Amino acid sequence: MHRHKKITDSLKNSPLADFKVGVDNVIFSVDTAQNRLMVLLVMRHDEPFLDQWCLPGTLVRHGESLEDAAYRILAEKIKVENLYLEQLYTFGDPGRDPRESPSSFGVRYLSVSYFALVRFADAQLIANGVSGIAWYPVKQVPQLAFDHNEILEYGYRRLRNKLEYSPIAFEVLPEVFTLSDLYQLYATVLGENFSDYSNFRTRLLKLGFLSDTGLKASRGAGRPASLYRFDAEAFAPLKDKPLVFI
Amino acid sequence: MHRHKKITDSLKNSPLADFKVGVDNVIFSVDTAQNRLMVLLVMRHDEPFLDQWCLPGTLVRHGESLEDAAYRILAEKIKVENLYLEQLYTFGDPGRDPRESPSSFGVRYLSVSYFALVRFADAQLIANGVSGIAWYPVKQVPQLAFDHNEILEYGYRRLRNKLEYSPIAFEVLPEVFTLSDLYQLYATVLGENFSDYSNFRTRLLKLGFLSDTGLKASRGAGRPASLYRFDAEAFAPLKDKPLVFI
DNA sequence: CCAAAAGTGTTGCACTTACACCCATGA
DNA sequence: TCATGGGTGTAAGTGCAACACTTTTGG
Repeated sequence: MHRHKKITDSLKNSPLADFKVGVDNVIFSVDTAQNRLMVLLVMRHDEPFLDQWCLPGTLVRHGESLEDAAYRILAEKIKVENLYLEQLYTFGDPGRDPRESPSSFGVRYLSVSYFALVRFADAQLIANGVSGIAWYPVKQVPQLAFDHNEILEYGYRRLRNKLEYSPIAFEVLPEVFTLSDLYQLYATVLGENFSDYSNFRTRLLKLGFLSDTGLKASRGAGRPASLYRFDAEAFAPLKDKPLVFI
Repeated sequence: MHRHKKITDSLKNSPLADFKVGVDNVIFSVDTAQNRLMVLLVMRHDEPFLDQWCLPGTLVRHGESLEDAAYRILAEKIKVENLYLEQLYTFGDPGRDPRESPSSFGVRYLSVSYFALVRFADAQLIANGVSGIAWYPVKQVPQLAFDHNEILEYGYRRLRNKLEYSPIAFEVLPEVFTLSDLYQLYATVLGENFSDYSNFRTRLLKLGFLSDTGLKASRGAGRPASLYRFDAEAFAPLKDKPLVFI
């Protein structure tokens, strides 16, 4: 409290800040083939940070809600059917954008960040001409423009939490999936040692919202796996209850 | 935060929104005497919503960070030593503030909300002249201005989660406290049936970050209670680990 | 037949729950 | 000595980790 007192006094009669509000998306996807967690990056074509990678973002338009803006970015960059999206955090410290020239009454750049998880298989990147756009393995993300590395880190933390406590995995898996598919998804995001496969299995099945379709998936060698479907109705009563998948 | 050339060009008719950014605080406190969870409300003295209660808020000033603005509101309304504060959510849908006149190129009013928990005993309300300001029991909050009931509801949910998984209770308890004090705090926020007192006791003590000061608190009849202190060092290794107090 | 992938079972340990009971104080 | 609030103990049940084992497929 006390370190803020000084700031307060010096700002007593300072003018209100003028804002430009942008939305930046941390879009994750799981490359199930290679078991890697990916994040969508785009290349900048303007100053500042010309030719550096950054998170896909946009400025909010007149009459557009923040969430709509987030969906618009997504739709401009990828074509995807299944996704999960939620607001992440708002970054708005003065000086986070170099365009805020300190000399003038420069505008402030506020970033309301959103976090999304999309299905990798049917996410089509929209590469229109010059615009660089790519999935990057989260483990190998380069230096990003602005404070976007920080935003990404924040989103990564949120993703891991969400996965542990919410059924967002099912928004991004195919309609029917095997328990290994589900396990691989969790293992990829949370790290290899999050749980024994056998125990993960029994726990998930005991929860009772995975219904066996009776179908089998035969993929090369080995015993064919049962295909399950997420049963939203059976899950409903568990909503808000603390669920643990880990 | 950046503009993609193609999009910008193709949408000349959709102007960017112009923003005023405000910070609204959901400030909670626990009235330990009456076992009630309280929230701080202030009376509006301007249109719109003249003479209605609302959350304390302010517009962000030039050069001021969002968090600083949140601290400034707090400091203007109450004098308090111990508190916990974190960003809550950003509300920015068009139409959430009636001052956005639809006819003109009205500015948008964005609210970055913060959530705080302060120590009730030493929170001095600053009532300067006309300004209505009061603690309201969360269970009896009236109709608030703007979408502030929604923000409050959101903050209430966050408070309950935080309490279950983070040691924020200790930011708001006295330096030394009894286990009943702690239990009462939890019971007040989370509801009476969150845990048996005896089991709560043993769980908390087993976690190992409450150190017995050896002192006793004698409060009227009954056996005097041991006074404990939160041991931040002993807690450090548990940081990030999923803790359950409930 | 074997290797590979899916699926089942088992066992020990730790923790949770729901209580009953004991302890120290003021009146 | 009783009421009051603080504190301890315990037995049944539940959940989880670790690991061994069985089943079903392709080659």
